Amino acid sequence: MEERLPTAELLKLKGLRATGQRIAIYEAMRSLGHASADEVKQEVGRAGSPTTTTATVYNVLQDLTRAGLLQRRMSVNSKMYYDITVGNHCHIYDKDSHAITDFDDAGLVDVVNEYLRNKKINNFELDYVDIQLMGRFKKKK
Amino acid sequence: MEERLPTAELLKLKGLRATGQRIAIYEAMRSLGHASADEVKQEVGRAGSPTTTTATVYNVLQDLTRAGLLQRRMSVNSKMYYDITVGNHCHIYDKDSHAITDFDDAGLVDVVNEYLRNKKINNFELDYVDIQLMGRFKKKK
DNA sequence: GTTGATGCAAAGGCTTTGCAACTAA
DNA sequence: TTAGTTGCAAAGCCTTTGCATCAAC
Repeated sequence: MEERLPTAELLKLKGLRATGQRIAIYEAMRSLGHASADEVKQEVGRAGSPTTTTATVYNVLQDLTRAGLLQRRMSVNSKMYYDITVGNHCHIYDKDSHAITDFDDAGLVDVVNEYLRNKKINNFELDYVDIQLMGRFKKKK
Repeated sequence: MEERLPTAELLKLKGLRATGQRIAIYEAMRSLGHASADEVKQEVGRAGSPTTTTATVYNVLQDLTRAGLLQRRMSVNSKMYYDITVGNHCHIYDKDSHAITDFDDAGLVDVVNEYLRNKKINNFELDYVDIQLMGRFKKKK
């Protein structure tokens, strides 16, 4: 198991001031895994954290992304989603509910990276591969 | 090589009325490969096709997508992109320019599908896998 | 005390909608 | 003819911006 740095420390380590809002938002993201700005705002509200306006949510999400603590992704429903960064993992997108679920399968990521290792793409510097499984969850009847 | 159905026929085959705008937009997409609504509108304009308003571009793009002639995707820059559907292919996203390029490598898609074939995801009906290579093109100096 | 962050409200960009006018079949 | 499309303008949603106030270091 790994020691978890207090959020405030983590932020300072990344060169960010440890404000109440940033801590609250980072912790909301930790518990949500991935979420839209709106979902983050709600979660922060539920947690009884310092008041946090919409603009701040967006600002902070952006700051955390720049610091490498979050990753930004777009959903097919025209909204931005943020992910807590926990190494490579894939996503499952449910076309019906638009929900995004993690698909933690290191194997898949490995297979893809292995495949790409030898493929040099004409002067393209590959950062990471984004893999999304599109489909729908079968309704249980 | 394959015979190409006239666009008007293709549309009717899909149950869509063959209007000038739809034909123009589909053909713009054929020449662009993938593009945002705005890019489509410009291309249609350049081609000297019937006047086509923004709303129509969006409507038609949506119709064509529902008919299976296009696929919709989101870009990290908060814009929707449409792809001509030409079977499975992947995309390369350039973080600097936000440009999306096709990455036609059947092998990669195969590798992924092969890997997933035996992985049953708890009552998830997989439609297709969206693979995007994120990174940047090296500036030539 | 400084420098940077937050709140608020307003602006902005992209997409959708409503309805009347039009047109493919 | 008539059901389906388009044009136009307005509304909508999500995100960003500007500036005064406030807080972290």
